[in-house]
Amino acid sequence: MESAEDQGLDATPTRRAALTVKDIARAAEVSPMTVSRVLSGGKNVRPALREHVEQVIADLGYHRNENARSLRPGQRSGLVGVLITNIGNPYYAGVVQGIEQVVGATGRRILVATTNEDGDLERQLLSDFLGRQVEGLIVVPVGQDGERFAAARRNDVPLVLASRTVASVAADAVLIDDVRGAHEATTLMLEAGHRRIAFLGNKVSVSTGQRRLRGFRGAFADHGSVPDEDLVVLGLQDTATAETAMRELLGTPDRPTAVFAANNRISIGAIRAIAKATADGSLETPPHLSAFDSFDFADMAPIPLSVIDHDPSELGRVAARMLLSRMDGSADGAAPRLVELPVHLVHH
Amino acid sequence: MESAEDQGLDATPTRRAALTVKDIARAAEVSPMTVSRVLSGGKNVRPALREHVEQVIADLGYHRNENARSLRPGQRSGLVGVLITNIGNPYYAGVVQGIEQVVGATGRRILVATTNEDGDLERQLLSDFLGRQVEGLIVVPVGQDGERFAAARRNDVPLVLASRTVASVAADAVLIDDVRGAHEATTLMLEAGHRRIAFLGNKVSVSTGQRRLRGFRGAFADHGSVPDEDLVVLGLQDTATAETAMRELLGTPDRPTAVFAANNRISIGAIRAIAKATADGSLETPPHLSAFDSFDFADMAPIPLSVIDHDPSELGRVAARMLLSRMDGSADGAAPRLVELPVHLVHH
DNA sequence: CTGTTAGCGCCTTCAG
DNA sequence: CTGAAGGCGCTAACAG
Repeated sequence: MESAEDQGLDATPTRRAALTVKDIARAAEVSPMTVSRVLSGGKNVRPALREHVEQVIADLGYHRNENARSLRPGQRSGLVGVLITNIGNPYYAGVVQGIEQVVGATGRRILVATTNEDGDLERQLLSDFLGRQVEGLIVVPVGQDGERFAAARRNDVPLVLASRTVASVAADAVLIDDVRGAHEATTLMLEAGHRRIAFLGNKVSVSTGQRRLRGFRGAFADHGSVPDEDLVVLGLQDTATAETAMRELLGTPDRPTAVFAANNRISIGAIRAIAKATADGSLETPPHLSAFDSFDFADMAPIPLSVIDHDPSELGRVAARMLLSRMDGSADGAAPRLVELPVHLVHH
Repeated sequence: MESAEDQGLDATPTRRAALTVKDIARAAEVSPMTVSRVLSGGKNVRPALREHVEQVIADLGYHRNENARSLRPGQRSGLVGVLITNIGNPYYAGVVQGIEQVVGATGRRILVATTNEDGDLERQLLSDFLGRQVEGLIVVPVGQDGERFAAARRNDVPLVLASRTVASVAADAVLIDDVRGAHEATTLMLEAGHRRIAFLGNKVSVSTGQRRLRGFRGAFADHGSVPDEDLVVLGLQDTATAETAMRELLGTPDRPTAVFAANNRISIGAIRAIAKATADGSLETPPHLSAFDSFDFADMAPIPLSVIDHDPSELGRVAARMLLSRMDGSADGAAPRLVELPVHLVHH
């Protein structure tokens, strides 16, 4: 093979070492300490000198190493870890947006990772975040295994659960008022005369799924009846599985006259199935759909639709504010807080 | 006020100092170096000792401080900076998802921030990221001011532009094949006999907007005609402004028979306007719409629709791979690369 | 196989 | 107002 001598003296890819305070000090002919002072606001530095140093910093393009800085005792890392099940989901993207907005305004930055609904990965990423000295964590938890959060608790890193809870973890949490939303929407369908109401739900290990199902059943109970269990479908993962489930329900002789879809992915799948069945003539009157979570175009859906709407970025903002209050000590000693954000029923 | 003595000895919020290798070393009755070796895989450590140390680490819930670790020369921070104009936009959420997938697989994590289309904020965040020692940057740039990236270049931090370019910046870039996509969609409309075709575009300072407009005009030129400039509307920001613009176009006596919408937000606004006009009877035959970018439910839109579809997460993955190739030196010395990802025309 | 020394970039403490 | 010393957590390089 060719010699490596043209590429430099060592085998590792040539990468200029980052500038340090020393480099600036040398170039500005001052001590590193003076540079440090300038970086921290220039207090106690002769104005002329300060400007000179600032000029050198700008000329050389120096940036203070925040990692080294945060090494000193008492210094914060300025990092918040955000663990989401799937950023590709527009709903969680909104949550992240809200978190970033509030956290970013404090000058802190967010580390974002996706668990992909994988519990082992969640544990691993939490550990990674702790190693990176995050000051706090906002997590959309994968399942119900509270053990995964033990490390964070032991390290005194504040934790806020977002959108879902974990029964065994006593931490601040921000949820949507799932139970009420599902209850209200279901009640409206019952009052409209529907009795055969299907429930299309996701995995029961997800707390939102449980809570929405509870609201659904609660509405029936309060109405003095019970749902037809044959119409309760759980474990749906995405639009495709939801569409299949809906199609199968529509194919039964005693098809539902109304449907409750437990989240936006499920709603979209259900609407596809209903619209297709209507289009190919196999279905005359489409069932009424009540859909948890909104989505682009909910207002133009081709079937009668009630949406249980709520604002994901607001959820993110609230979660971030709760976290910050733990980080700055202003909520010290307070018991775990649970916020349930309101939902809005919208009829299209 | 009550005395603070119950809360600890100092005024700052009580926060246990993080565990260090020394703590583990003391507890395991070994030297810090042995702990370090165990943390790095346990090479050259007596198996029994290694297990003992690992046990102590697990018992105490210790996590190696990655920031301190990366302080040593030659060590990487394991951080990649991602700057997005708006994570709330499902399209960019998909891009972030793709980036995270590829970057995360290398054990690195992403710092994510939103520029909100603000150039000053972009500069500030880039500087912040450099201070946090990111190994690389993936940026959806705000405008055309290449100066903002000078600091990154000077610090030898690899940069990949995603989704948009900046003319004055010679960096790797991943774009959608905007020109071709717009050209093809427009050509189809022309071939279908449409002549009065409106163009609903975003800000021209955004390179995608320029490129899509170029494809639109190019298709007319190749067809031997020119678009009606009265039907070219630029500067649309969101669904609301797009809906207004579309409504106004529909209100003109010589309304367009077809519409090109330059992105998904604009498409949704346009569809709303068209659907409303159809519903209230003020419009008999809706114009054909060609929409750049897809969105939930494009397949169920209430009007004739062609979508110029492409995969945001693929764009993210490609951008991340390009960045990694610069970071690990495998693309050392290569000229800036431009990848244009294919689009797919889909008719609904 | 294990331990000691030294220094990464920065800033608090203390001298001047 | 400015500078020198020391140490944050970690790990190469070098003893032993």
